[in-house]
Amino acid sequence: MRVTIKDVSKAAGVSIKTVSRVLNKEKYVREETKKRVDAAVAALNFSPSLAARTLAGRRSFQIALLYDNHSPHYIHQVQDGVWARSREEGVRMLAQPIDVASQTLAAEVGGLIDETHVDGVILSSPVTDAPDVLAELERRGVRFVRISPGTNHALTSSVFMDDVQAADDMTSHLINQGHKRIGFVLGHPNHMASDQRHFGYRRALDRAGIAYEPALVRQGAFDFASGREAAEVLIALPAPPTAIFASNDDMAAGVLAYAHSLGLDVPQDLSVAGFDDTALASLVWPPLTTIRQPVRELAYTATKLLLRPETDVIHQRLPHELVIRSSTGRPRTA
Amino acid sequence: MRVTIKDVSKAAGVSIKTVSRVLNKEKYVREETKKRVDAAVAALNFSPSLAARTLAGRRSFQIALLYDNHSPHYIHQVQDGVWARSREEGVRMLAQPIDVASQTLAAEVGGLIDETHVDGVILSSPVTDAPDVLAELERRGVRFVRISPGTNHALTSSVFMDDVQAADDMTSHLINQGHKRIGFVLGHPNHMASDQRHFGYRRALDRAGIAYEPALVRQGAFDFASGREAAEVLIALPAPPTAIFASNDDMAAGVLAYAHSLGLDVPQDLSVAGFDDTALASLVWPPLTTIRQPVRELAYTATKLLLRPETDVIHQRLPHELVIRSSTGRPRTA
DNA sequence: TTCACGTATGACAACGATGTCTGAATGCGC
DNA sequence: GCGCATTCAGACATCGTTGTCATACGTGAA
Repeated sequence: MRVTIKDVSKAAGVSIKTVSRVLNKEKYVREETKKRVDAAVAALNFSPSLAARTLAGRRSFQIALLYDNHSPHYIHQVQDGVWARSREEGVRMLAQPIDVASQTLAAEVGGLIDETHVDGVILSSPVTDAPDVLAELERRGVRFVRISPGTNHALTSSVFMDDVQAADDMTSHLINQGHKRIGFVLGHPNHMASDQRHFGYRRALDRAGIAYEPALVRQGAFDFASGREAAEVLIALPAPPTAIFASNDDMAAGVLAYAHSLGLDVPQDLSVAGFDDTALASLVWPPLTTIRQPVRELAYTATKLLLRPETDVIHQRLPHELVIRSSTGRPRTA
Repeated sequence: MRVTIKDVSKAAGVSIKTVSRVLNKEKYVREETKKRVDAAVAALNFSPSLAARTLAGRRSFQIALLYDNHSPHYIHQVQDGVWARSREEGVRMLAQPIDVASQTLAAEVGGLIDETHVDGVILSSPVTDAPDVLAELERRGVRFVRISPGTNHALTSSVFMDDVQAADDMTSHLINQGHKRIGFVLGHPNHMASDQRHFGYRRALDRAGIAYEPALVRQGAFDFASGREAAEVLIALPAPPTAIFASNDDMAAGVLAYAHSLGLDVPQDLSVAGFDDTALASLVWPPLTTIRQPVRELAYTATKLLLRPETDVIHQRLPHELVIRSSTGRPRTA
């Protein structure tokens, strides 16, 4: 039936323990013995049973990726990054969607860990900030790394980008183009990044000596519809903005759609900026000026941190990128 | 340390085998005994080790989902559907991206199966049509179900939608609006659905008595850029089409972008139709008339078929939906 | 020559469940 | 009141690896 370590040991003429040593790259195996074992493994097409390794050993060769529904595009990049590093490390990734609003959150995560014996966990936003999950993982002493956490938590490693600086960069870009009245669409209130982007917007205005005007700032919810609604209100102002900076691309697409429906020319009549550089950003017309989050790299790096042998806590910042496309330009009046 | 079945058996005052019986819903356990066991499980917060169950039993409580990079949105829906059904069945999903062009495809899939002992596999397009994968799965006697396969394969179950009929529906919709010159952008040549959609387009024209004109049909590759390029050529024709039907939404977005860049009004100067109803379809301006593929339902149904006890082969068709939005309308000339 | 030590290998128990088999209790018909 | 089928529970082996411990060999120092 199944090819087992025993078959390999027989074929190579050594004990199963020696095969195990080769498999796990342990010391104290003669080079020549190792070669014989490797040859037998290849000849028999042997893949060790994860279940048996997990049961007998201290490692499960599996990590879990916990996420709640962001955009498919975001999740996809996160999965891609985690998966790429996992593969390099010879570890399997268990992608696990969970609902951060669930009552039984801790129990679910605990169950997952008990069932699978995972070696570690990657938390992607907003699971990064679910206190129940963090507490459960700590209680069990499971290693984990957080991607773009909203809350501070010095005890575990994390990777992130600088949302404040990125929003500052974008706002400064608009100011440099000659915009003085810049509308801003806030992100979803539950999301920490929303505050940070808002703060970056204010900081850039301050530095440029432009007064912060609450009327130019509208609440949004990270979705298309809320962007469109915010645009309606902003454009209807007695002194409307010449540019609107939305906290993510979906909302920027909403702004764009509303502008088009009024027959406004983008960017001449209105500049529009987004955030995230999702696929959408290059698929709308005109393509969006936006901030590229290094999502895949964040995920890759997080996984690298999780699986390295050292256990010190690292907080690593990865660089973002201001992507200038044609949805922003000099205002007509300037 | 870890709570095991032994702890549960002690707490409930029965043998471990009896606990196992309750866990696996076997017959021959008195109701009262079952209750005691359930109570102990709950009290101790016990989750059985998947590794141990896999090793000892005939099932692994895991299935694999194999996919190659389609759009993130598509993958997301597939994962979502498979995951939902898996959860209901108490089974874990292993999402596994693979490269259908890889030389070592069969070995990779074989390794996955050996390592994880999966109970079954879900194949999503285009992995559905990788001969190496199909052969390897069959050689090992692993059950699998295919989602939207391109090739016929009567030996295993599959779920799919009717691409021919859907393209026919869309084309007929345009014809009914008064369009007589309808451009068509083909999908990627490697993809079976491309042919089927093309065929549906022709069938609808035939039925309406409109001659098929090769000049109105351009090759595409399912991406934004190819849609845009196709639009350039089609619109430059001496007698340009009044509507363009692209084989997927990404390409339709490309058509839309090019039309905008010429200052054309959509749908007055040009109607644009897509296929798939991805998130994109409602995020561009104007929102796209398109075909909604029941992707999530296909995935859910495939998983249901995979995990049911019967082993007969079923080929199940799920209904699509023509989603009419504002990117299509009566032609100006009509 | 002996001893200690680093290297290389193997025997055996253990991980935490399920499968198989055996045996006891229960209910039923006669 | 007895035998027999039915219903339940437990003992024990087993799955395929790794962890622990024992052992054998070769080498250099005392």
